[in-house]
Amino acid sequence: MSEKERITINDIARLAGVGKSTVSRYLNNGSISAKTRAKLDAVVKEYDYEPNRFAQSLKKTSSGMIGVVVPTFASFALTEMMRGMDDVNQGDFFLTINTYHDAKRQVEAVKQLAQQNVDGIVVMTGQITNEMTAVLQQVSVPVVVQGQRSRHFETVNVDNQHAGELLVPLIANVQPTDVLLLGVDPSSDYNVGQTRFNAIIQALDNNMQRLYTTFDRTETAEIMRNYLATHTSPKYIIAATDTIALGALAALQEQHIAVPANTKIVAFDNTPAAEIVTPGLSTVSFDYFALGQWLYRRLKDLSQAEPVLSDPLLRGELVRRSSW
Amino acid sequence: MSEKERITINDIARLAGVGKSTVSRYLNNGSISAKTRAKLDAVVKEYDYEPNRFAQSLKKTSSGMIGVVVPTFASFALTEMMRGMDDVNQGDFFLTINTYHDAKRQVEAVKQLAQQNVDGIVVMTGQITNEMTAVLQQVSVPVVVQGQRSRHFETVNVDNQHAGELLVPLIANVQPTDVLLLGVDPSSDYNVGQTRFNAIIQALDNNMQRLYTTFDRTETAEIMRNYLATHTSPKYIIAATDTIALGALAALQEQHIAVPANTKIVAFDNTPAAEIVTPGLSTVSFDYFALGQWLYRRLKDLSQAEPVLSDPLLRGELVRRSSW
DNA sequence: TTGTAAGCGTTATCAC
DNA sequence: GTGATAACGCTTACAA
Repeated sequence: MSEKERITINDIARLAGVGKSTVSRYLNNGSISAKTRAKLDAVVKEYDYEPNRFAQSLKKTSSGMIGVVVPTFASFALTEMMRGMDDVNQGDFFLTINTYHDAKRQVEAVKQLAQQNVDGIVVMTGQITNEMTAVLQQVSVPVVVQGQRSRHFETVNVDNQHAGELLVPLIANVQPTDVLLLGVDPSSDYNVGQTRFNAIIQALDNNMQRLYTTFDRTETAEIMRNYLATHTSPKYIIAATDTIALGALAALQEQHIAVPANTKIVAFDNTPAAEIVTPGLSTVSFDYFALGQWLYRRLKDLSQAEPVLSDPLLRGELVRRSSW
Repeated sequence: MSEKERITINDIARLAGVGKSTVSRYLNNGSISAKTRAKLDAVVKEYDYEPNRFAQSLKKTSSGMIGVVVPTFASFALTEMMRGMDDVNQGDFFLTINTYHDAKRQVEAVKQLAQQNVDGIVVMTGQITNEMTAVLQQVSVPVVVQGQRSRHFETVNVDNQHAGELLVPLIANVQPTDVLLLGVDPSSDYNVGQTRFNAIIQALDNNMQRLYTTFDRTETAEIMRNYLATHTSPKYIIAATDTIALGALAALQEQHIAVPANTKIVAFDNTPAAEIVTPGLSTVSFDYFALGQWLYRRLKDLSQAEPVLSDPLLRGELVRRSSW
């Protein structure tokens, strides 16, 4: 490992024959004579100089680093949102913490990030505990939350209520008891576990069946297997996510229950897997890439002006394939 | 947004009635009297104090931040490796930069990170340009590269050569010209585009067909569609990744070419999609979670002792499903 | 074991 | 327009 020394603002100042505060002004768009600017242009370029953000953050109010708290990386929605954020990123570094769906770790992550000099924090999670709400309100940097609506802090979300409404026509003439709702416990993710189902539950007068699963496909398959051992196969399944639907589908196919002939399935998210699986999965598509763009832009807005609490919602659309 | 002030080491010192260097020693496991320790335990706990890593890194040699350069988030291998790194993480923050498979951005990312006070950099990429090699050797912090072997820097990889050998028995009595190799251009990822095929190419005396694709499923499907328009369907397809295989499969099924009856397919990676698709995809499975653990541990080792250039390889195993 | 003082790389203040 | 100088929050001699 060669010992190339890190180059500092002092080096640049010395090499250009100017004071270091002049270099700082140069870097921060202060007023500079054309001559000095030219000299600095050359030196900075030659030595590939980049200011150290850690040092900058000590004195500056901004550090160019944004904390991102995610519940998992292994999710289409998540990676698309990250891509969206990257797409509109104006040179910030992302300090990403994966909490693996653990509420305690989420709180810790936010606390830790807040103590560093990050310019803001993006929290992706459907799981907002009371402790989390309290912490989010104490934090002194801008925060935007995705995955859960709230009056207490800034949020950006897909319109889960509307997404559920998109499915209501499908169940217009259906016997409510023939429908099985498959989703996570609302207490672990209210938006996904409940909001997506609101309109459906109402349309069915709450007479459908309901089964709680996890976000994991394999675990969901096991839960569905157990269900099928003691129940007749449902005619209609509405799953809170594609991944959950895929787990259910696996269990059904093991029992040679034909989809959609015997059981129809529809879900939410439109992940790539929905296109790959046989039969193709009908599902509500959300533009998570755009949502990621919103997230980043909203966070940057918050740093500029005085925050006005907002809660934009991004609408999805139903993609019909063969499963329903 | 409430204006809770960030709490500093000075506050803690004042509140505990000690000097700030004493607090520093306390935090860094220096010698402290039992009495002082007790006092600080209380104060630190009460105020939830966490030292600011940005400030720490200025004077300290370490910052508790590790740079991670990734080519994409939307990859099973990637997310598993991240999970592995998290699993053995000893309290470091990950500064993650997504380069979207862009060689230029990769170089920039490494340069930028090196200029910050990160304790080390993990680079995940199959694409090592000459410029990248040069930059990696100049960097003054430990670097571990995954995705490409090299004599010039530290690497950790799956054993792609061996993985290819695992497939040789499958093609023992096969007409070489009946085989189609589907993978990315070796110049964009030598490991995946070439090394995985080495043993197979040799076994077939280089008489098989070969087609270059991208890492994208949809794009690969299009490429395969074009191929099928001008060629008879191959009897055997060996794809460099599951995603590529899935793209090919889509094109085959559009043409009603039965798999495995008419065309057998095998691939590498064992992503969840390989299990979901019909027919189930036979593929070489790698323990990317373990690889992630290796990556992190190796990086930490490098910070400790004098580096001895190493290049460990993790072996995969063939998972037979229905596609071959 | 403790505190004082210097300094890490940067920006903000303020004379020049 | 420029360059000393004092912070920022922390660690590390060094002296007590």
